[in-house]
Amino acid sequence: MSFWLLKSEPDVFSFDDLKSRPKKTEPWNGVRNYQVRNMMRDQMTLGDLGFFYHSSCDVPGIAGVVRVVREAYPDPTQFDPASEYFDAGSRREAPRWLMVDVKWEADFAEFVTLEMLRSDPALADMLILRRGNRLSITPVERAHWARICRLGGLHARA
DNA sequence: GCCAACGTTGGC
DNA sequence: GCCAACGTTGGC
Repeated sequence: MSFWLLKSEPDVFSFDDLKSRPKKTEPWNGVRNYQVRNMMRDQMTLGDLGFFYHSSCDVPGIAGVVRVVREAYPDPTQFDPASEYFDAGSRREAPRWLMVDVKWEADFAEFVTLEMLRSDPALADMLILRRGNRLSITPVERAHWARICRLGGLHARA
């Protein structure tokens, strides 16, 4: 059981978009970074929880919590020439890119802004706050998880 | 295998 | 729109 932070640009796909999906579930496609792929493949397991983070927007921050409901499997967009995520170098018999399915788990009572994260000394060493961090998925320590849940007005969950 | 050039991310 | 950071590419 691990904790994660997943970034998404809300203009492209927001936390509310996830909630409005059938079964409130969506494949996390489009990952095209080997480190992130490896984390999904090797470390993400069914039932893991993640923060849904809005990036590249007016107020970056965490909107709520999602759960991993399907472990890593091939991302079909890599084989679709019409997709912006198409990868001509990936072969069907050896897919290069993977995705997991995530499901809405809980709303925060209060949106936890990046500013709130930065101003909390207990969160100072979070990966997401490190300069130059560009990974779209990062692991979150249990203590950080609990702290952020409290900031969001959500009771800490195991 | 080195490394410069280039592309992307994402906060500001 | 700027720019720091860092991954990827490709020439050698």
